[in-house]
Amino acid sequence: MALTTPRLPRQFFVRDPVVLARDLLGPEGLLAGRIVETEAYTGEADPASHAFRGRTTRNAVMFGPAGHAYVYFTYGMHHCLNVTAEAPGTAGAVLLRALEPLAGVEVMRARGDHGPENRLLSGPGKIGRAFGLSLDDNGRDFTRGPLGLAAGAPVANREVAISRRIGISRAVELPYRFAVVSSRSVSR
DNA sequence: CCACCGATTGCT
DNA sequence: GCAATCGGTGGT
Repeated sequence: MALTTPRLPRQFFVRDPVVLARDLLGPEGLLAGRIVETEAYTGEADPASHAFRGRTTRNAVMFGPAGHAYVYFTYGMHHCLNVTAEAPGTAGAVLLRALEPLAGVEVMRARGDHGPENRLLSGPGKIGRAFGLSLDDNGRDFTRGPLGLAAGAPVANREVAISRRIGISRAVELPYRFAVVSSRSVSR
């Protein structure tokens, strides 16, 4: 699979379908998944965003150029992945919430999830575990491996459900969650 | 320095 | 419904 330049900026990957891939450059090989659920987070106008109170050590990548990985560590155990989506100086990112596995299923299972295949990547924390993400991945350029984005198969607008974001306590009314309705890999 | 807490998950 | 688990953040 060829890893290509992400289309920028400020896209929501469920609508402009994209595949996330990680090339481990070793015996483990390629891990990949089709993006089926995302959420948008912006900056000072979005109280639910990590960037709401301005630039800090943790969220600095959100203020950088588009097409980079913003990885954050939460609940003492989960690494979640965003794709930055704004020009430098403006905070904005797309949280990847669920993927359908496309490659590397056995490696993902070996990292501890023994559920059904279509549930291996059905949540932001599960993506982090299955892909082996860590804070070392924070700031990575998706156009310069090992993390990459590639064009996926088209999805009709009627197949995309728009709803409220999950797991937040502020700005809950904003319709910034995007999910492929027919996918069995969307989070719960 | 310290107390609080979270863009989650899985088990009861 | 709730515990696990810990680094970032903000207030003292």
